[in-house]
Amino acid sequence: MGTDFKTIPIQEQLERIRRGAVEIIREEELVEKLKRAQKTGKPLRVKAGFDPTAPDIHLGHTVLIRKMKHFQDLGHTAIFLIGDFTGLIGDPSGRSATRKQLTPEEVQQNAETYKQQIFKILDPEKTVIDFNSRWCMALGSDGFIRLAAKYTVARILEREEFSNRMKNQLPIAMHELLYPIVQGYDSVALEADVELGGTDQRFNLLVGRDLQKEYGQEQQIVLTTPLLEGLDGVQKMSKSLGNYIGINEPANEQFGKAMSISDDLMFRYYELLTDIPLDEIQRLRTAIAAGKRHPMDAKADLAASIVADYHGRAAADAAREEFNRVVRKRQTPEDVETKKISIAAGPMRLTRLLASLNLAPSNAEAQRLIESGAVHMNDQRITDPKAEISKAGEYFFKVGKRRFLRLLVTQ
RNA sequence: GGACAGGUGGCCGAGCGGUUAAUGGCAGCAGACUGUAAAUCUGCCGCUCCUUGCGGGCUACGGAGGUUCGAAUCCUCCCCUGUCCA
Repeated sequence: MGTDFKTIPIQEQLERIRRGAVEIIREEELVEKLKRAQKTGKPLRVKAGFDPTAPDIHLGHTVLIRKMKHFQDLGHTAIFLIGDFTGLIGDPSGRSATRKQLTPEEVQQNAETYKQQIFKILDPEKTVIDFNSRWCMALGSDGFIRLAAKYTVARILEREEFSNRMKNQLPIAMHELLYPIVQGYDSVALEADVELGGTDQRFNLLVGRDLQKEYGQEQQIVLTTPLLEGLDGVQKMSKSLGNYIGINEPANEQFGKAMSISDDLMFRYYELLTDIPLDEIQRLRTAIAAGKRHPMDAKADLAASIVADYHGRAAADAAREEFNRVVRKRQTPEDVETKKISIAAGPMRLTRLLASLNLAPSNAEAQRLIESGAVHMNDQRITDPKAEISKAGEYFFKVGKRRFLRLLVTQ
């Protein structure tokens, strides 16, 4: 006897599904689908599409993947769709122009990377992975035109991204107009019951509903999830903005980055990146406001929870200790990389050395770092930009707050 | 095909013959402080060389030429984007 959709009351399923969702279109239909599933024992087909070019999953993506997981935990079928065909177009958001086409090998490789990452959240046994090239390639150019005939230009141009670009006199390439239709067709091909996507995908997801109707299918439920704000707390988390925490990053890195978010953002992360009940989060918020709970501790709990999701509890605890040691107490980290270098050719400028050791991106930057007092050698602050290493021995470098290196210098 | 408006550093956006490596904002880095890599304040923020000097060289304002002692700024051609017309 499972604890799945066949036995869990509809109301409870709905509550779990609702958490963190921005919008459910339409909820009444979802209830109907859930009821039917319960009656027939047939799980709902829940689909979400992913870009094949960016297999580096970060916490922003996990908001959606966690939602898939919620469905999966209820016993429904999670379909992880890799948009290798739509990837040829590239979602027309932002300024991204044409994308480079991926070879089938690259797509396959990216898919493997995806699997390795999403299965940290999803159950591999219960997850269906599919590629939309499977049905899109089969469509053929004639089929493609027939598909395009099912939608009108006016409706496509309703999409905010397009109307904005029109207004701002920015280019819109023809193939970009096709993107929503192709993506929408995925829902037809998969006979999806539910499609998940970020709020930025709302339009595309709705096109899926429309097309399903065109093809005489029952329409899918559209559930949008919020776009998680990045570490800066303002812009959405994205790799290109560099304000992200990747799920493949080392535990210490994830912990530190999580600690760098603002106090306000912490609650948002609590809501979207943990399964802690909402009322409990509310209590936490109250306690902090009242000064009964220290914000830093609450943030550290959050950071630990995130790290534990991807590295396990023990690693999370270790990361917390490491953070306390390095950042709070300004002590040396547990493991410091060691490099060797020879000065047989004569004394070496510190600036040049820092740059060549990747402690600074360039000689000029190394000099700036020294001048701003960011460089410590053997616990001594170096302020002379002309400083040189002329003696063999072991040196310990600290650049800024978190770059450390042990250097063995030989003659 | 024609007319017009644009293309500036990671991004946005000034400058429209010379003190302009290029105002300002964002992002980034560092320092101080702290409760953390929060917040706040301050500084830095193309590369490179050395004799570290308000030093030298190189690269940079869509591309290629040209005018000029000197151009991101003027001219010519080309490429790209948009608007209107056909």
